[in-house]
Amino acid sequence: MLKKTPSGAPSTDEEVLDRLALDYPLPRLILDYRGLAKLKGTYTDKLPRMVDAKTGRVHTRYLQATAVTGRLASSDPNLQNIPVRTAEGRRIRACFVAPPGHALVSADYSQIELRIMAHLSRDAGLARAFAAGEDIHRATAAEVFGVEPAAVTAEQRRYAKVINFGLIYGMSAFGLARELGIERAAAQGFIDRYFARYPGVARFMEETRETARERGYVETLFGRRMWATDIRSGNAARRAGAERAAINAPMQGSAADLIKRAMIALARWLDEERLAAKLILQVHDELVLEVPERELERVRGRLPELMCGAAELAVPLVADVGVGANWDEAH
DNA sequence: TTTAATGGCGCG
DNA sequence: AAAGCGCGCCATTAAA
Repeated sequence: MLKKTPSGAPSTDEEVLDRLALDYPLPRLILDYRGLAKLKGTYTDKLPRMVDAKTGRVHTRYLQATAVTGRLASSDPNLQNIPVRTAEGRRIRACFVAPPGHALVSADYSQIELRIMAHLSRDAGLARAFAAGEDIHRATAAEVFGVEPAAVTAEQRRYAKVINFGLIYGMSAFGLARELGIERAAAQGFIDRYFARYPGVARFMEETRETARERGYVETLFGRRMWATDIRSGNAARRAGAERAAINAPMQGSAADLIKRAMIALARWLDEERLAAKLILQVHDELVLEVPERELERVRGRLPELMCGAAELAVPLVADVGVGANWDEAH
């Protein structure tokens, strides 16, 4: 048995079956089946049944007071988890199409949570890398491995990417080791080197833990509070979980604030300019609009500017924009 | 038929 | 003792 579920039963999740697939043929078949069954059961079978008879469209609900970090949540159906990571999944995404005479325009923030971390921590090295427009995972790899950015290998960049994401989530050396398939001591070494190179980030992490412990809450960029329940729990595991949530909350929560400001700015602009383009989806760091052909160039130009102008941070904001006949093409 | 718990997995 | 944040929804199982 490689892993247990919270209730103590043997786990058969993807991580476990992936490892078993190295020694046996069956686990891979189960994983393939599960992947296809997920797509069929959640999307292919369900979404066509949810088309509204009046409009001929699928309409999601956006829950504004559900996620503790201030994100929106989408339900009935959830349109914030439409597949994108596999070729089969993207065929489902491609089913979201613009009407005749229109196109879909999608814009998403680049590395928004890491940029917010750079802003909140005021770390000089991280801010410099973003200001220079560097590939942030490559830049991190160069720092951690002590080589020139141009000399970073694909594996070193992959390691740095896992480290960068792990930081946002409060990952430990244990988790990093498991994710990278390396010894825990080696993982701890990478973390130590990261914090030595980005001392502002180390300070920010520690200050966030202290703030959560002393005040019982942490705040976003715009002062919205998120309560850190369990932060003083006598149960060490609960306390550690609360600390990870408190580390993540300012970044995820500030990103949520930013895109909401962008949505408000967008609504005002569309109104002022008398444009027929419509905002139809928000997916945490992405906005999707349905745009008449004649408005395409204006929207494509202005949308990323509005998103990047949602706040003045210590680092530049970047939004990538795409256009297409369907959501997969636009993404 | 509905509700709840569980394990799992789609997304950012 | 656990080990990576935030969601919603699926199938399965058991019980109301």
